[in-house]
Amino acid sequence: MEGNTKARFTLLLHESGHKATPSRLSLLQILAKADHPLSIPNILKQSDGRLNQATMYRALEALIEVGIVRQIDMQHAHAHYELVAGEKHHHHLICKHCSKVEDVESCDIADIECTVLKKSKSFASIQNHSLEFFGLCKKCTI
Amino acid sequence: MEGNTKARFTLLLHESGHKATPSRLSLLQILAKADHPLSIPNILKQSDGRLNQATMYRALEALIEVGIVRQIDMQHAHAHYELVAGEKHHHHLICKHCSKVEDVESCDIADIECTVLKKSKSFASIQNHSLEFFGLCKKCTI
DNA sequence: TTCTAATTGCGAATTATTCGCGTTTGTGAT
DNA sequence: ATCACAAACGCGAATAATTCGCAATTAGAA
Repeated sequence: MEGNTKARFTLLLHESGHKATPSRLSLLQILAKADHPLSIPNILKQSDGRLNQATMYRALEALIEVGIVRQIDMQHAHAHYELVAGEKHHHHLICKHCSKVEDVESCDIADIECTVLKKSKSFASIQNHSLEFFGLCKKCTI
Repeated sequence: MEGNTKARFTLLLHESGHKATPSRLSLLQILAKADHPLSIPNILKQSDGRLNQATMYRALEALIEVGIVRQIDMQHAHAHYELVAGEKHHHHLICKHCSKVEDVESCDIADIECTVLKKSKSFASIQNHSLEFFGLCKKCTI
């Protein structure tokens, strides 16, 4: 958290070699405000048409590339995105019925990642991983 | 493997309360033959037009529902699917550059899953999880 | 063999994602 | 300040992925 200010995001963008454009700053602020991963249509809706579709796809691609944002698979027909910068590394519990999302901060995959790489015969490096748990939240359980 | 015969798939389908139709059997055989998760366009292509698009989406939905197939997110613009039945539980190492896939059989998430559920305040059950590692294979590393 | 609910195939509608291209703009260098 | 230029944008349209309605078919139980 610690101040998701425009200035902080501007710095992040510059550090990663990207321009701090209004579109990107708005995108980052929308992601920062959300408490769960957002889809692109959802992001566009939240911007009241101020953000352009093509620009969003391109902005997200760039931000993912440098690790400011990451893509989350909720097993829907489209991807979701969330802010990485400034957030504690975490995974998700996702309700199959209502799509409720709860963050999971406990498990530490870092050393597993290391083991996995050592055992692999054809991979040279691992940059990141995805781990989500799918189940039913209490409200959706009969 | 132990014989991915039509008979075995028929039994699987019946046990889960579904009809063993030609479309579903073909789909399962295509998935069984593949050594990595397939996308729907890819599945359709492999069938030489014998499989219908809408039918595939519906078949996969049904098979996922009962756990015969699962959806894998390779962080592309579309989902991938792989056979669960008869395969050892595993995860994937996916090359960001060439999409090469290597199976990861080591890590055991089962107990982590249990811990995660206990710590959760709003979830009642976990049915499954996804875990993939993204990196670069040796060929794509300079 | 007959019946029926489940499944299919088609065609079209939606929705998601990508692309080309001319214009604008953030930013480092002047 | 302001200049120059690559980076980024916006538009509109193409492509790709997914879903839908409905009439026809069919697997499997009776």
